[in-house]
Amino acid sequence: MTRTVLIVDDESSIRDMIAIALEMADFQVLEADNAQRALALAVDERPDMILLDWMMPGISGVELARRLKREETTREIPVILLTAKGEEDNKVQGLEAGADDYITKPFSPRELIARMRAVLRRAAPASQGVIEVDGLSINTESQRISIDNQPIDMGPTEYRLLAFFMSHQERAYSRAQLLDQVWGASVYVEERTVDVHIRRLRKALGERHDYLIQTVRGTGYRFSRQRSRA
Amino acid sequence: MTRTVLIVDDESSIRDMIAIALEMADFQVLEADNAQRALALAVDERPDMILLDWMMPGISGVELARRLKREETTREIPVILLTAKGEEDNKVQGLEAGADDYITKPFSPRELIARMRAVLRRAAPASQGVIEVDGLSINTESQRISIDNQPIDMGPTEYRLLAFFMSHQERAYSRAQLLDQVWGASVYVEERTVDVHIRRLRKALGERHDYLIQTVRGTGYRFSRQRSRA
DNA sequence: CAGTGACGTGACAGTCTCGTGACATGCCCC
DNA sequence: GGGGCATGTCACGAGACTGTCACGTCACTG
Repeated sequence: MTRTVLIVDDESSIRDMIAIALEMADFQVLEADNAQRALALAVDERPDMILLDWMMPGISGVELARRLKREETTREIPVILLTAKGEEDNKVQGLEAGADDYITKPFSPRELIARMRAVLRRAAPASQGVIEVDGLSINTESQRISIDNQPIDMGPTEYRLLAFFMSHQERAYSRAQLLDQVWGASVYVEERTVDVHIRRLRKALGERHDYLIQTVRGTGYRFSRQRSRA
Repeated sequence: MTRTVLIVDDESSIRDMIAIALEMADFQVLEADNAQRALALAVDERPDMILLDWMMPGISGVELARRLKREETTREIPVILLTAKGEEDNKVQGLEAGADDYITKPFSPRELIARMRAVLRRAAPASQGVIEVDGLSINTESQRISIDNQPIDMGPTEYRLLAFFMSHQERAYSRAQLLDQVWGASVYVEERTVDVHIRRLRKALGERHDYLIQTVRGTGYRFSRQRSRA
């Protein structure tokens, strides 16, 4: 699954450099040049991880980290702090603020990505293992979907689509976003293709559960246990 | 059976790298960045194996190895020393200190895992006993497979493949993972070779049991007693 | 209430994956 | 040296998936 990363740094050159590296590693990238915008994006887009510059005019990285950890909706998102080289104090402060790791500039893309993966893995238990909604459960280890413990079959794409939805419930996604997240950022297919796979997924879920995949007219789709309308 | 490994190194980047590799190989990973913590974790968590950096500030790896071998509770835990490139003395000292093997940096993940397996195999008297699923049973002591107490034949590779699957049920593995786990990390063969052995294994199991070896399209294979789809 | 745009759906051809039989090689034991 | 066994590759074919299209249906607008 493609992960979304929010990069927060006031220098655009650094943001761009990181963004390029991450995109090559098949991450989806969001950028913010200040804490305000970062906070908004974090709440709005729910990235899988945030890279945060330590030193920024206005609200500093640490302060932002602290706020992120206070917000209900962003608390679970892992944060990596980017700091100028080696003041030990930084580490302490940063980790106290709730950052999950920190890395000192200059760093190589490889190192950054290695750290990110490590952090994501640690954070994974949230999305790993089993998610269950109304008898429908997905087990990411066995890569299997079951309804009332009865395994059901679907194609790989439908599986990934459902996996994405179940770990991002209650939020509407556009076709373009779904293509990025489920198909991968570097694939080009028609947006309507999403519709077809949605259709296949609904069919696989059966009448009792297809209500979970909801159409958001004019926008895209959403996974939600709340039936809309009576 | 998942094994727990304690990684002791003062550089977090190296720990992370190793941790990633080991987790992909389905090890459970513990980390310590100094000897003190390592000792505590070793006593506390009783890992199945310890990877120890030779050079560390404070108490060195060798010294730690020595202490581990003195402690009653940690004596049996195999230790592999990680050393910088090739001073012969290290080897001697290390082995004298009680290390079970040593490996020089830089090393590939595959190499490391191969060594670890070798050490674990030596250390662990083929225990484990018997696993049984739907009349199919494997006895790791006698290295025998039987169906309803009728011994059945298969090649050594099929045996190892089945043994691996039966101790890691309900989880999907890629061909690459299976090659690492069953063939060994330092062997290079085509991924499709796995398919052929899966085929042979299924054949050996016969129609009544070949459903246990399931294809996960686009990914690899899985051992599960749950049949898909009704 | 007709018009317009968005979405649902069935069909289809191309592509990719996996199952399978055949085969060459290497090894061990007679 | 000659079987016999185990293994790794290959090539081929069946079947599973996928992306598009075309057309029908439905929701909203004015």
